[in-house]
Amino acid sequence: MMKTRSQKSDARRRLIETAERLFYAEGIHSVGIDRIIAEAGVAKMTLYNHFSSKDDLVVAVLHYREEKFDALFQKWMKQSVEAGMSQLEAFFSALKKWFESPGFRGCMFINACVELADADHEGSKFSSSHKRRFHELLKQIITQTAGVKAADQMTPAIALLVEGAIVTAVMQQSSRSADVARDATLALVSKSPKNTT
Amino acid sequence: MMKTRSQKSDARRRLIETAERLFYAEGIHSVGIDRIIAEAGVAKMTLYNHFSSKDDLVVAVLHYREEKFDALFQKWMKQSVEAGMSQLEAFFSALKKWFESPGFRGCMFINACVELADADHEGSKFSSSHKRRFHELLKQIITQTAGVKAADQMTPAIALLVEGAIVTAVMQQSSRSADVARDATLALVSKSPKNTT
DNA sequence: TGACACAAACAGACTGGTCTGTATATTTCG
DNA sequence: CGAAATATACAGACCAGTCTGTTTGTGTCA
Repeated sequence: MMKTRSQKSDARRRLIETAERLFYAEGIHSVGIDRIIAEAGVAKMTLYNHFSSKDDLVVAVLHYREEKFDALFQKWMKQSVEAGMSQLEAFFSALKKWFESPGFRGCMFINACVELADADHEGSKFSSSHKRRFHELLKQIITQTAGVKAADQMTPAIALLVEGAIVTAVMQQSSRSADVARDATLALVSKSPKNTT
Repeated sequence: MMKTRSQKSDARRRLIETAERLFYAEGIHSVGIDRIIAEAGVAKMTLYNHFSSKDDLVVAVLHYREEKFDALFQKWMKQSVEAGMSQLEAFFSALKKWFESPGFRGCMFINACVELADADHEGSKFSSSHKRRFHELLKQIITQTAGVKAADQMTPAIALLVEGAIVTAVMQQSSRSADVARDATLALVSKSPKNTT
């Protein structure tokens, strides 16, 4: 069964998971390498065998975060769809669940861009591309509710509502912004010239 | 007429202005005390005579930033109003001017909340209250275009559009989000049951 | 006007700690 | 053996904050 030392590096996985947890909760700059290796139970040289620098670890963490977040969000949406919601309603239901999840501290990719401060940093570039992918998912969901044409037209505005809801949830420590965004989105969609499938 | 050593501390003003510039451009954690005093041309003890700690300076910088930003935003809006725009159009015109201003790196108060990570930090609490004040200003502007009732009803959603536009301008390095937010706002307002004064 | 005292800012050394990253030598296990 | 992880020490830079002592400008009072 080969599992002794690890299949595909257990230490690397623990480093990324630990760093993701700490970076998200406390910020990238506030969390030092020593803290990460201590909580991951890994030697410092092991970290530097897997990652060339802290920046490199940051980028790996962001990749991992995207996978993890996408899976979680899809799971939440699926639950709401199975409870009878439309795709679009389910999206905002998942958003609200996210805002209310313990330790919620906003979008890690927005936070990374803010903290890294440098738009040329690999972490910033990946975060920027993540947002494009996230908005693409949103567009597909809107398409299912309002049709291709309306989705093309309305997705950018709805994306702003979603991003605004995330930031506002952090600033006001409240999940109400998810409801506000949902209601505004439904108002925009219902007003669309073509809201049939 | 008495200006020799300064009226009301020149050093303090220079410290706050320098710190504001550096914190906004590079982030709070990335900028050290030594850097600030060097660029402000001030002795370290002078800083600690005026501020009890770096955190204390951060809070003072945020207060200063609010005053400065409000004045600048009002100036931009006034220019657009004088060019014939409605208050609401002028708001989004000012937003776009802000996004396109050199060195734009998003909202300092959002950035502070993200960087400080601690919701109980004085800087986070002030940033949160700043957002409430900013949205109150927005509500007054909407009132002038759409009436009190519609403003009460729509301001939260429009505030999300605005916050989303700020974040998106940073992430995508583009000011287009200001136009998207303006168009969506006008769509929402025109759909309002009562859009007379 | 000239002497003096005071407050503010100055310069810079220093403490104790943290940071990222490296080097070395040892252990564990397939 | 050889690969991977370990523990530990270290380098060199930076961090916030303290302390000492000096300079400088200014208002007061004789």
